Amino acid sequence: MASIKDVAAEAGVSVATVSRALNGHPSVSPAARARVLAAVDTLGYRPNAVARSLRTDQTRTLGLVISDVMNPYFTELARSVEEEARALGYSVIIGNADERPDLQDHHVTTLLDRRIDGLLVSPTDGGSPRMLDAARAGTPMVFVDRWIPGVDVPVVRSDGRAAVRDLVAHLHGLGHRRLAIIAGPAATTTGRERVDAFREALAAYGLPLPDAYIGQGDFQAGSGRRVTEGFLDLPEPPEVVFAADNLMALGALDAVRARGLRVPEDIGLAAFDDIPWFVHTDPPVTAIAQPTRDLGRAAVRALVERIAGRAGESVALPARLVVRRSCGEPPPAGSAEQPGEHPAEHPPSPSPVRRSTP
Amino acid sequence: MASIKDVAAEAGVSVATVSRALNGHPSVSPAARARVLAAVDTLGYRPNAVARSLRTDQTRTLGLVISDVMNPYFTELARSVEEEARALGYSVIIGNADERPDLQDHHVTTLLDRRIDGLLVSPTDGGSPRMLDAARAGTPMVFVDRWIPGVDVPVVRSDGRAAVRDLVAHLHGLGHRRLAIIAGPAATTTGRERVDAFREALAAYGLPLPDAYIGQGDFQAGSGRRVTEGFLDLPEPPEVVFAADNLMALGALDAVRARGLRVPEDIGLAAFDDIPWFVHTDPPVTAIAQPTRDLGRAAVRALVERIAGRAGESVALPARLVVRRSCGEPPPAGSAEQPGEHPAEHPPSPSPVRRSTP
DNA sequence: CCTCCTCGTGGAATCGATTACACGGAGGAT
DNA sequence: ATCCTCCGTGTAATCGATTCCACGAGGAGG
Repeated sequence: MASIKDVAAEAGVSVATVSRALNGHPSVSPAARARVLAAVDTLGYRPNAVARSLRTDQTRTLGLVISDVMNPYFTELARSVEEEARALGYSVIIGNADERPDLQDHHVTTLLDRRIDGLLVSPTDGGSPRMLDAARAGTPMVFVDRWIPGVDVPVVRSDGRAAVRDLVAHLHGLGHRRLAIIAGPAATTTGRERVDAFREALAAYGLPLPDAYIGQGDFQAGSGRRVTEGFLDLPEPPEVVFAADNLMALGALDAVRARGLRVPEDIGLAAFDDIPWFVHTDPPVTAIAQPTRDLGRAAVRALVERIAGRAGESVALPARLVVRRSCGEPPPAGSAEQPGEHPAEHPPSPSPVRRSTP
Repeated sequence: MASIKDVAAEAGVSVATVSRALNGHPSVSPAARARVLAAVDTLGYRPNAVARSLRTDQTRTLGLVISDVMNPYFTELARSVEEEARALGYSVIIGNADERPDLQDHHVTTLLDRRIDGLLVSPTDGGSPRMLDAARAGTPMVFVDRWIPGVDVPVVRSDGRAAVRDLVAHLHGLGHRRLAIIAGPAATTTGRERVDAFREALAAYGLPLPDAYIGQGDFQAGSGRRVTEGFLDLPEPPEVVFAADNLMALGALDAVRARGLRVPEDIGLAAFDDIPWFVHTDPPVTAIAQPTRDLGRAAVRALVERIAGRAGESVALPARLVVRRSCGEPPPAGSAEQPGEHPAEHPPSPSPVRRSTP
């Protein structure tokens, strides 16, 4: 592979001139520039990014460590991150942690070894020493979706509180009173927050959230299945199960179906994270949709700010409820909502979206 | 960030000794090694992969350019590729081409600029000049899923011919005669091959594949929708639509539902590529499953062989039919299959898998 | 006791770029 | 005519590793 020396020789100039010509430096004569460009063309020369990175101490690469690639939410996030990064002249290296702290650590380490310019992380746990060290040492870093309390790093996430309130209002309006949740791992902020939001929303309606109705999941389909089986075995099973992510909802659907039961007739189902497939499941699943694209974009922008040495602000974008059929038939469109159904303290957020088929 | 010089100073040895100690070179005294290790520890030193790559001319990184990250088939492929690569001591940089040749070219270029050790590509088209040049120039390269005829590069893919025959047998057995296909882009091998296999299988039953029953898609949901609408507008619409990938099947489902029609009562649907969600759609979708994990593994192994300077063999693993309900109710398990249903020339391959819920 | 290996170590070249600094020549000002 | 400035260019240092080569010390063999 041709190097800058070969180009210099071919063009009959020094390597310095080649470098300057290629980087748009002003003081290069038009003649020299033309000869360099010609030489580049005949040799098919492409600058060696490795050498350049060594010298300039920047790789124009961002690292993204996500919790689980097989989760459509995260793949959409990854996609939008890559898109925005590309627009800003960066490449992205994705590391998939598969919800495993050891894998997360592995990726953070290799990414740091590669001297990426900045790191986007959706932490699976409290954070490995290596990650915390990097954050303290000043490596530009931004948390996406999930974060680690007490670490001074901007957080880009979506706020689901209002949407969860809307969901509970919706369920309550449908007459459901025994509501259960499949929680995410307590080590993650999203795992905890969604339970808290749910409990809070229930409290507003005077509904309890007994421990038996809090199932411990790990954001994977298998745990959704197991927890749901547990719920169904209860003497008094819940009327609706709210899964804290889409994969666990899928598992719940499995479990219900395996018992020969039907959604929503026998038990209702709702999920955090909306994904295209939820429109086509049997039945279509009521879900809380995050503004994934915007999240990815905002995260990259915040990170690039940090790389430039500026602050980089935390962002929390609101999620919104998308009502489908998995919790029971919603009242036909146009029919009046029963007044008094919502407690005065918590008026529903403006117009939860109502979608059927796209 | 501490460099090898800092470690050398701290340990009171030369950089050469540090390098040797860290790379397990035999001729380093135990005492020196211990001092180096201690210095590494106190400084939190990690070797700079960029500098190392420049010197050794290898990055221990593989590039993977896939056609579309949002397609679950490709994300599973990416995952298994990363897994196998990690086991072999490589990192993977994923580039998402989004079925766009220009994006594919962009990623191939940046990957090559980064001097990755090898490239895994699932080409969206006939191949950009840059990619073909790289292949000719001897960059270790392997095609996955799709390939480019006439280029001397190993291909790792799955062979769907037998499964497509099984599918047609299944449809024919259900009494369907008017079968249509939503094809992938003609620029891709998978786009062409699946149509050919389908046509061939139909021919074995004396069934035609009129041009009106071949819809041109692009492996994205939108095209599946459009093509299906076209089919439904036909004076004599097909009884079953076979989508050449899972996204187009999703689009077809949309289109059918938008007309207020039902699957399989009004029209049947089958898809190439099986994905977890097909179990949960309404109805569950009959699909042809590829051994995605094995494909990813085989591809990485072939590529690593090439990097080592060896041949690296092409692989074609068989896909298999998974029957669900989207083409009509399969005969109840245990009931005799109607003899004479299958033409003698093409006995069905051994036992297509029959699955309901996992 | 001298010579020759072997072993551990350090010095320095090297990979391919960027960039500070020096230098020569042209042109303008005095 | 002389001097200064500015422009285009080249030389060489540098980034952080790896690795060839040389060197000194110590041990073995004659």
